[in-house]
Amino acid sequence: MCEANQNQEKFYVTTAIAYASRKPHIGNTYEIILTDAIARYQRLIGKDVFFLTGTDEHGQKIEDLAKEQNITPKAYVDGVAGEIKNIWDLMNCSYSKFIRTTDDYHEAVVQKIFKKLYEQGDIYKSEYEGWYCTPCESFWTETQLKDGCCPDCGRPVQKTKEEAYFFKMSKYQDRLMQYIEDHPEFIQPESRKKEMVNNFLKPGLQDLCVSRTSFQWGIPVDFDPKHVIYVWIDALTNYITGLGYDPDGSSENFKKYWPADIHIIGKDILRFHTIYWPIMLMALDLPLPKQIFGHPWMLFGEDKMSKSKGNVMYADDLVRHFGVDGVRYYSLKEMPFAQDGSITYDTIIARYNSDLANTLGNLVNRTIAMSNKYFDGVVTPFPSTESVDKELAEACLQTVHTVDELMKELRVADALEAIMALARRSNKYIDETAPWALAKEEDQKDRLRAVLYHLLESIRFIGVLLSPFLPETADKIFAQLNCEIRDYQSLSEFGQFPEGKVANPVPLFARIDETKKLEEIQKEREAILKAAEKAQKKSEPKEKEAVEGIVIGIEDFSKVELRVAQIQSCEPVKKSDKLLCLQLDDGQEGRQVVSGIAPWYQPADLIGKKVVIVANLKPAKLRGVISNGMILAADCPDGDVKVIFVDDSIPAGAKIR
RNA sequence: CGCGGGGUGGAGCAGUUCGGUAGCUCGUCGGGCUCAUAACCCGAAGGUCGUUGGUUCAAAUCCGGCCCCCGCAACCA
Repeated sequence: MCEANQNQEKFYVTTAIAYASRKPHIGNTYEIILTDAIARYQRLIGKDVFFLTGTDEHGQKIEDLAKEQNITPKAYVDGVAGEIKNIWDLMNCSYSKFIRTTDDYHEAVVQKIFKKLYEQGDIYKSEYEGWYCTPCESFWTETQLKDGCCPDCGRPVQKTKEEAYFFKMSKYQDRLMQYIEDHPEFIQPESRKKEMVNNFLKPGLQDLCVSRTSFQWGIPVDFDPKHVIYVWIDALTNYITGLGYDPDGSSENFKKYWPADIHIIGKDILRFHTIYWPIMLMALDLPLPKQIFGHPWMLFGEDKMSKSKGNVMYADDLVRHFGVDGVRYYSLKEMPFAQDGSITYDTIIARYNSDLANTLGNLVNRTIAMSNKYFDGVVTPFPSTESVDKELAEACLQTVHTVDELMKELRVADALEAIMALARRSNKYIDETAPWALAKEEDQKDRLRAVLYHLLESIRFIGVLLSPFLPETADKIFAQLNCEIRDYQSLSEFGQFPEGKVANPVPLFARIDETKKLEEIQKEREAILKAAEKAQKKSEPKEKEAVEGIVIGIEDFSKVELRVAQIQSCEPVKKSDKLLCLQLDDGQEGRQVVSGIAPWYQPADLIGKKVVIVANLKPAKLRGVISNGMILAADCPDGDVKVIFVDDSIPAGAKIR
């Protein structure tokens, strides 16, 4: 990056660090694309930018995943972190630094921070004293219990103690409240602020448990190595350790860039960044970040992307089909500011064709082609004379201003739209001036030269403005313009395109044949699914061992009383979206069972059917409704759940053994 | 009454803070042009702004009730 002159304003921007449990999908990748656009824009307008991203690599989940693969956690995260970095690089992300929470310097500083907070009394050792419900594997406080039993399942609980370290959140609560009130821009978008304040701050903060003894894969508390530092202090602090923070004396880099100008994160982790993180900074006596933007999610159609739904899209696959800038464009242009957006193959193709190929690509192509055709590519500067010229020049200058205003408010999609509007305005200019008609008349040569000059200059504006969003395309545009003037200053006045000669026209984006492309993608996905199935089959035996590793004797099985029962009636449980309440004929006095199958079955589909029930299960209260037993159902690999229906010839009440 | 967001022409969104001609992109239809990637430009059709009451000279916008969707929380015996 450029050597900062003394007056150059700094800009420190971060993404959340990606959890290194598995390869990120396009929804995860969206965050880094968005942040990169913002970082590049700030750099374009002259700021000294530091852009930090990286990976969060500790925790139980990773420990478990590594165990499954029989490798060390470190080996596991090395693999995934590499994959993540490759995708970030593929997407052309211009981060200044990629931090990993397993980096030595990070681990060392996190330990120091923990110790410092402990020594100054913000962290204290205590016991997580509570009531443990073994089947639910959860702790409950005295007040959470219902009638002295587990509020979840209604069964008795055991008093348990576990040693843990706690952070005194409540101590800083009022200061944080005040800060949020005094800084209306702190939490973006505005609507999320209410959520945080109402849900978490107003009810009062509980002290936060910041260590764990239940797993090993984490940064140890150096003065009490039985504990590892839990995610909060480990992960959030990357924003300062990445710059060189050290309680014993921070680096120049840190002093220069902290506080962050903006943390860009997913809306799901807003709470950690707007509450826990600021409080940790207060405890460390550091200034708070200026702004936190919780961006929305990119959904696949209507659904959340998830592996189990089989609708995951990966950035690298999309890049193969639509190019880096095709993917960047879609991500930046189609995501609303505060609401979740969606991505489908149809929409990405539509966007690509209409905006990139037709509007932008064709504009550049026809202009460069005409320049070559009529003047052998020679560019001659001409001032604006006619009113159409002035209008175009005005539109260019106005767009620079508009984009700037919008980017200040992080309205990235709208900023891109403004640039596309300039491309449309330029296409219109071609129609208004009809260069092909001018070319037919010898005495219009100068006018024609002026028209093409205006077009080339307008394309140059577009190229510069586009460079933070579509860096590769911007480079291609400048290569064709054969022009080096692409700094932001050159947009302060229309007509900076120097004398020269443009290159030959090369289409920027080839139009996509929608039907063909969709077929191609379909085939590819089928192949991937098949491969995944195969892989799963291979690994299945292992899994079975793990899940069903316990061998039981016949005496264990005989404890379970299975019976056939017929469903008499069925209705949804109020205020729940998964539970159905079934009245069963069990051949005895009848019974009521609550089952979590509402997502897969309509009550009407079930009435009259015969099912298998566990008849001697201890009764439980679910959502306030008593359930006497459970019905058996199969978990299918695609996430579907199928109830085991039995032959109608078996009478209700029949015992199964 | 757990917390919050949303319901605007076929699709996706803006407009709601500070009431006053309902805007943009895509799609559809008609026309124009031929420099260009069957691209580009112009025009048109299409919306009682979820519903229902109220305030007002005037409501997408303000107030009340209701319906639906989506997150979080709770819940898959």
